[in-house]
Order: sequence, then structure tokens, then C-alpha cells
Amino acid sequence: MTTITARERLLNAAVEAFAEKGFAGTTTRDIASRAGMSPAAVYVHHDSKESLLFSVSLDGHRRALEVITSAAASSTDPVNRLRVMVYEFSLWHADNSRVGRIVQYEYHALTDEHRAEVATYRRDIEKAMQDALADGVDQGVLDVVDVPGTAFSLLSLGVDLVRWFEPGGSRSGHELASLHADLAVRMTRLR
Amino acid sequence: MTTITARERLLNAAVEAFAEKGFAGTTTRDIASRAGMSPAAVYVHHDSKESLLFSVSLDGHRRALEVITSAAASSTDPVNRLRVMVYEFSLWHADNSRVGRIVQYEYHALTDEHRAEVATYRRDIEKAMQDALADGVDQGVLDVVDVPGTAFSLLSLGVDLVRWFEPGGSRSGHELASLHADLAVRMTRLR
DNA sequence: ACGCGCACTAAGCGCTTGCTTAGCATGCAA
DNA sequence: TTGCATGCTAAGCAAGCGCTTAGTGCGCGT
Repeated sequence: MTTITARERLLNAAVEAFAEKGFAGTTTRDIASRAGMSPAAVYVHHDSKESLLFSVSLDGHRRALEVITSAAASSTDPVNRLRVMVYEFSLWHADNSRVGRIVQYEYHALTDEHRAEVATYRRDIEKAMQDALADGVDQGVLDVVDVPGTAFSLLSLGVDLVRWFEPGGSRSGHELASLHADLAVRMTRLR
Repeated sequence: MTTITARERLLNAAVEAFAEKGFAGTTTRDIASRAGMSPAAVYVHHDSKESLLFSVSLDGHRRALEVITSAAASSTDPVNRLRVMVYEFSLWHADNSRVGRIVQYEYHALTDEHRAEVATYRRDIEKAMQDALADGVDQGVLDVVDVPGTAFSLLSLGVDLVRWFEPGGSRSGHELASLHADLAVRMTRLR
């Protein structure tokens, strides 16, 4: 069995609260009570409300980068690789829509130092998608006029899921991720 | 010349503040000082902080719907109509990224009644895009397997601009809107 | 000259905020 | 049995919150 520490319970509570009400709209008392603890307990395990946000955001950025990096390594065929990358990136955002919402929408609430640190993961994610497109163009398989812009657009499909996606809704994450992957191929394949 | 009333100055100040700090992160004192007035002046012209948000959000939704509706009426050719709709919708979100951010990200901060009112505009926007795709399929010009999902994805391209777009950045709104329009046609055109 | 209404402000009320302080129960080593 | 570290809480502090109240200055019709 995996034991959940008090520190992790507070992090989970913070994810729920931040995703539901936003960082500024969440009180430390709310986080504490979701974790079944007193307001002061938050400060036994975490330095501040912002450091709770940073922990959640940093972990979320790392996991998103890991998803797209391993997808990029999954295939050598540019079309198939792109399909897998878009599928996995969108699926991750659907399956982790609460963390994703914090990653995407509470970025500005981080301190300057913390924002700069997670920004490196964002650049790596964009670079992975750009590299996949550029490689496909080099191999004469993809037709992409604007590589950075198209990379951004492909990532937007996944990112925008966190704005409205709820698990248990009428469409599954797999269904949406498959759609995005198909659209991505149509957008970029050379005819 | 157009005269700007105190009420409008407060609305403009609220747009700036909400877009920059979010609804919960903005104080009524901040709005007042951006408008060059005392904190109490807010309540001379508006009922509450939330009614300020509702005014901004409602107007933003109306303008976005107007943009996509008139784009839909601009052409009878399904491919060209889709191109114009996606172009205009994305361009509006780039040119109005601050209002767009409030429309998209502060939706949950509205009261239940206000959110329900604004939701009708969202449904109309989605329906306009779905109708344009369905009509193209009916005319045998477009190939769209999942009409609602694809409509959502096309709107996502524009909506996601508000997350990061800043006027005066390295890419113009026109440039990005053109890219989105091209991608939209590639995504949906029958080959 | 005067009175009235309107746009606005100074001051502050009751409450909530992030966070701190002081202390208490438990478990464990000696 | 004692001593102490650990993990937590009760209570509360200073600051800031949305919003109200009571009033002030000014423009305008008469």
C-alpha cells in the first residue's frame, strides 16, 4: 500500500481548491479543511500558499514535458510520431485537467523566480513539438509553412481542454485526444 | 469626439485589472485608482465588483458572437466561409486578448444567474461553427467525421490566444489568424 | 443670489485574509 | 520515569477586503 503523507494530502487539497476557485480565490483555511486539518497545519509542511502553488505547478510542468518527450521517442516515422505526441499531450491534459488548469491559468500567480523556473519546461515542450515538425519537413513527409506557429496551435488543442473538460462528461479523453491527433495529421501531412 | 463617461472609465479600468490579476485577485480599490477615482466612486456607477465583471463579460460575449455571425454570413462557399469565420474569430481574440481573457477565464466567477445568461452566447457561437461545418459536409465540400468536436477544436485555436497573446509581440494578430484559417481548411477540406 | 441635485470623497464598519505564536499530546530512547 | 523531538491545534495579529454612510463641492436653472 502507498502511504499518503500529510504533506501530500495538503498538496492534493491545494490542487482541488486552486483548480476550482483559482489561486487568488482560494484561502489557506479552505486547503486545510479539505485536507482535514487545522489552518495552521498548512505551515507545518509548506512555507506559504505560493510555495504550495509552485510545488503543484512544477510537478505538473515536469509531467507534461515527460509525456511529450517520451511520445517523441516512440517512433521514427514523422507522421506517426506527431500523431502520438498530439494524442498523448491532449490525453494528459484531459486526464489531469485540474492540475493542467493550475499549470496553465495560475502561471502568472507564481513569484518571478518560480515563474522563471517553470518557464524552462514550457520552452522544452514547445521545442519538442517544433523539432518533430521540422524533422518531418526535412524528411519530405510533412508540409508545414510556419513551424513555430503550427507547433503552438497543436499544443493549444490539448491545453484548451483544461478550460472545460471534466472527467465523466459526454466525451472521453481518449476520444478527444484521437480527434486532435487526426486533425494534427491532416493539418501537416504533405499531399 | 467621443466622450468617455466615468462609468466607462471604471469599466475600462476593470478590464485592465481583471485581465492582469484575475477577478479574485483584483480589489475594488485597484479598479478605482486605475480610473483615477476614490474607492467609493465604483459604487456610484456600478452595483458591485461582480456586476462590473458581468458587464465586461456580457459585452465581450456579444461582440465575439457578432464577429462569428457576420463572418458566417460573408460567403456562401463553405470553404471560404470557414476560412473567414476562423480568421475573424482568432483575430478578435488577438485584438481583444484582455477582454477575451476575462470572457474565457473568469466565467466561473460570475453568479449563477449571470453565468446562465452568458452561456446562451457560448452555445450560439458553438452552433454557428457546427452549422458551417455541417453545411460544408452536406454540400460535399468538407470531410468532417466529428462535427461538434472539430468545431470546438477550431474555436480553441482562437480562444487559446488570449492565454499568452500580447499586442506588440513578435507575431501580429493577422499573422496568427491567417495561420489558423489555413490550418482549419486543411483540417476539414475533402480531398 | 440662491437652492437643488448630482458626482464624487473621507472615513470607517464588520469581516476575512495569510501567517505566527505558544502550547499540547503522543511516541520513543535511555 | 524522564526528557525530548515530532506533528499538530487554539487563538490571535496586522493588514486588507467589499461595501456603506454621511457629507462636500460644484454646475445649473431660476
